[in-house]
Amino acid sequence: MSPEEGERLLFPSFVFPDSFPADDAAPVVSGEEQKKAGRQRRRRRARQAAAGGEGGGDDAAKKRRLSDEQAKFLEMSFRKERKLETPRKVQLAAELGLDTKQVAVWFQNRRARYKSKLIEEEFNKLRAAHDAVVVRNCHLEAELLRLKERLAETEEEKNKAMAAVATAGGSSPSSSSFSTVTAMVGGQQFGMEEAEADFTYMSEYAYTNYMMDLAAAGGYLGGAYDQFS
DNA sequence: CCTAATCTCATCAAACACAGTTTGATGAGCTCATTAGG
Repeated sequence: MSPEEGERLLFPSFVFPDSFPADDAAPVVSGEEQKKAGRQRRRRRARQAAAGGEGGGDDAAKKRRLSDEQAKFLEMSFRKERKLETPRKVQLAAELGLDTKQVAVWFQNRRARYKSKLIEEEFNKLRAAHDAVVVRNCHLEAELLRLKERLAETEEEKNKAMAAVATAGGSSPSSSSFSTVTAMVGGQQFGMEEAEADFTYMSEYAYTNYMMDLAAAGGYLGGAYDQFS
């Protein structure tokens, strides 16, 4: 679309909608409806005039359909140039044996229909993009839910572990069947091997480090989330 | 400025092919369309 064309599009009649306040007594009819009714009246009058006039107007009123050749030629011209300069229009009309008016009308209609097709395509693209975003949003929400569940599980295991440490006290079960405390987040595993999981022998320093790892694992949730955005 | 030519937009109706779509044609434009030339 050329800049002038785009600019002209900014000036359809709806830019300045009817601003006259409706008469209180009159039924409330929108400006758009009034316009439409006016058009229909005019058309009816025109039709009646045509029908009531001399009978000789029949053939002239008949719609002349363009031949395939003519349509093809016009189509080719349209691909080259969306608008015709007057000399080109006259030339084209002469070549095709048509009125210049017919050529002009054909181009006007072609432009209008081309534009509405473009709008429709644009609409379909936007709708597809919108649908894709909705689907992705669903996936992200599901993923977020999973991550939250995993975090809750990890928290629970952490609490169990701490409780176990507290109850174990001084007595040292020599062979602990203590379950491994792990957190799988973002494909990384945080935790300790089964053999290392005996908290009885874990120094306070090691324990603190372990807890910090777990906390970091929680912090990684953000990173795991990011990969979907 | 004035005017003629031209544009977009909405709409109609014939044509085509069998109910709905395509397409040629028309009229309005409302703080009365815009643009270009005289």
